[in-house]
Amino acid sequence: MKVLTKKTDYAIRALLMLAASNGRYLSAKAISDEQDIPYQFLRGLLQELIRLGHVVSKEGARGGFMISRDPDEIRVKQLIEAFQGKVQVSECMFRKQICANRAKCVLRHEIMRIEEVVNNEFERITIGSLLHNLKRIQGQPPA
Amino acid sequence: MKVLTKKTDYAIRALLMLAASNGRYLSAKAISDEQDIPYQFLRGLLQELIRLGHVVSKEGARGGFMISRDPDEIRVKQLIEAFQGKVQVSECMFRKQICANRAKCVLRHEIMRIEEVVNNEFERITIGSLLHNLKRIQGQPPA
DNA sequence: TTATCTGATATCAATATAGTATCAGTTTAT
DNA sequence: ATAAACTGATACTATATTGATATCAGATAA
Repeated sequence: MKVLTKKTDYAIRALLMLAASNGRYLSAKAISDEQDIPYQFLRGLLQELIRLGHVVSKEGARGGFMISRDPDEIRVKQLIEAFQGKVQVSECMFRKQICANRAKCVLRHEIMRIEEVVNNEFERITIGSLLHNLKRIQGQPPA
Repeated sequence: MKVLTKKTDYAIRALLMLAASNGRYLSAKAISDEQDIPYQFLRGLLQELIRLGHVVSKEGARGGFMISRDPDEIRVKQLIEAFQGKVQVSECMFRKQICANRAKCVLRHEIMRIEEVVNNEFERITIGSLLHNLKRIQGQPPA
């Protein structure tokens, strides 16, 4: 079970960098170089972030991307759901009728609880809170 | 993010059925029919459960599979790890050096906490505990 | 008027997941 | 002894997801 795909991971790192660049446009190239994210992959990702309303862009030379939303209101949960879909038990759970199978139903009950905890945690974590932590450790030697 | 793949789901259901059949061998066919699991897929799965030591088999007519371990000691966490790999942040986390990237490191810290919670929960849930719940609700109308 | 950018697509490769098919060999029951 | 009911072991296929690359058009700044 992989909690974050590379895409989500890239998105978080790109947003953190954008959130930290107060008011300046950053080019995809700059983000790609700094965060070591494949350039064309990042381009597509940034387009998605625009569609999600987290980012705006400016075309042409000296153009680039800027964060367009309070970092405290960009939740990791939103990003996971956008790029990986909702946290769910197993794919059929919400399509087939619930409890078609007794055993599955028993398991479901337990897992729903775990899902809720995970969702609450990811809802709590925002780009803003991550940035805060990042600034807090800045200046310390790498672990 | 999908918590359980079909394979893990099938494994849990098959083991629950085996755990409930005190001392009798159940054929792959019987399990397949009852739990609605594709027959050949289940065959392979049962072989894996043998290799994992959860199940033993008997060949020939009237043969089949029997659980070979106390259901309370078969943890859902084990099954998830066997069929889906360890719960992890992102695939590179434990391969590349930790904190090669500051931002990732900040995120990692948060996610490690979540992972721990999830792991503890899945460690707590066993085939035995699920079976117990299953028996408790048996007789009640389907939800 | 060229270099530096984004917008929009199209394509591709690798991997994981889910499912199917087949043949050999074992055991039970008749 | 032999047919039916089983498992052991593989090989194969289909599909979806993930990750990555390439290309062309158009906007903007110096």
